[in-house]
Amino acid sequence: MPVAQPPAKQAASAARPRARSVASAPEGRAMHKGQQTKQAIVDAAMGLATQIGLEGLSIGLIAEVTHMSKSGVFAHFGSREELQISVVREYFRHFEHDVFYPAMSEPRGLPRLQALFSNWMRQVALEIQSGCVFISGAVEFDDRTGPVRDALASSVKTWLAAVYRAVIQAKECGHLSADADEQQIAFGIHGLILALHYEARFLKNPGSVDRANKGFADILRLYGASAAPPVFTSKSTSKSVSRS
Amino acid sequence: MPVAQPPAKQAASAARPRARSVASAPEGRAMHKGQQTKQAIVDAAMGLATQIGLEGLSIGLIAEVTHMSKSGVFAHFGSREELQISVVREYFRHFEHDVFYPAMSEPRGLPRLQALFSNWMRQVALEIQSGCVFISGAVEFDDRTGPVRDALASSVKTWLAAVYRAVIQAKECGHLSADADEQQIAFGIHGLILALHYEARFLKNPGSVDRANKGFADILRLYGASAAPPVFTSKSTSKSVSRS
DNA sequence: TGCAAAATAGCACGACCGTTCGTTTATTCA
DNA sequence: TGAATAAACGAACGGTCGTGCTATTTTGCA
Repeated sequence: MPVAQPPAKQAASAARPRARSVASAPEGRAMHKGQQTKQAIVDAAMGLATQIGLEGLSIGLIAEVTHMSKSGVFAHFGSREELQISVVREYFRHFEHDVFYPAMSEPRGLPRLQALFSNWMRQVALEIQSGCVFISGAVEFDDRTGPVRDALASSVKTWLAAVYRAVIQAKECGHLSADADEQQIAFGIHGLILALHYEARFLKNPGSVDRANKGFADILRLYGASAAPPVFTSKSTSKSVSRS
Repeated sequence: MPVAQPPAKQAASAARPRARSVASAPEGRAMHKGQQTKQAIVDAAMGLATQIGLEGLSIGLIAEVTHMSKSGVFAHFGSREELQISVVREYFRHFEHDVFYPAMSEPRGLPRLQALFSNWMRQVALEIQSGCVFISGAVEFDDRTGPVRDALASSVKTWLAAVYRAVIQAKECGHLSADADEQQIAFGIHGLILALHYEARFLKNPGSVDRANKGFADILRLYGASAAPPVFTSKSTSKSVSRS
């Protein structure tokens, strides 16, 4: 009977003592109850997945968190795999929103690349407490086949391709030296993020964030056009410049 | 009734049709039957763990692989956790044997550091098909507590400390520039390995090995003493020089 | 307001999990 | 060789898992 409540999603709904009959939520227009609940389930599942991994997700656990029955949760997806895929897609949407799009408002070239890295790092740094689905998922599904792995790999590849594109553009803009290997640079950046995640989250080494930043600066030092001094901003502050 | 047979360990034992009474194994002197079997179980479990992770290990699966009963396997460890810990320790021993010790016969400084990286990379490259327990384990246990996590973190830290020490020695030998940050270099190397594992094993990107190599060369280019040209050997070939 | 449709609950299933226990077989050593 | 011990088995337990089913409740619309 209850409207399943997402852990922290729609601001005021957390303490609501189980609204009867009319949900009286004016923002849910044209979104039927089922879709609301499904979204709430996916949100809750994503929160769990960042902590315990996609494989750690169980219908019973999600049902507990959302205050629903197992079968009620299950009915929205039809299978556990479909639920996992939904979580992957949702995670990707969040990732796009928090990491990719903000950087796109920076001008092509080094500023945009720096913003991508900076946002990515900020995301992973936040996830030191919670975990990153793209990283844990890669380990969980690296020698498996099936639709979940496909969804995960597709998301990751889309994101890495965006980074790669930003490197190419930076080179085209003359912000990186003409003989720089774009794939090499993207590989190096990826490694810095992974090392940050590993050393900060698993080993709890302090200073990992600084080292990741320093590593990025080193890459620019190696491959940057000598004319452009690598000014690094640890937060993407100004969105002044027009996107292209 | 059977002697549990490891998957590929003692060369000729694979096809043996269940030796009766006397095992007639002349090399097992002073190693009682139970210890032999336990070792065989750990070997099999380690092989499984590299593929499906420490959390993927189940007593039933191991029993199947070793042609034993669940309770027979269980009795050797007393708990699943103890079995996982045994696997971690065994993996560490193998890692030491294949990666660490061979590099120790190289002279201090850059040669040894290069050998460490080269052996490490070779190990991970081999594990592209099978997986690395230090990497998958880090993801599986990164927000958990308990003895398995402790054993894993301890092993990893021991290994990373060895790399760190090699960097320091390279600096002391004058093979790295005096103002090089040792922790930064170790962090960068770790990132290269992680990116290799991620991109080669999960994404199946070709060329990852070359990029990891190039990344290491870049680190030496940045932090190496300018006098020493970074000669990189993709295999640790010569063990000519005396260890120190 | 009433009624069809959608959403959720409840229950049961088969499978696998780690673990326990009593029994049986194999090994070791006097 | 025979007795003491170690090793392995087989069955079972309580638990959780994903997944079907059938009721029941809630929702949305005429």
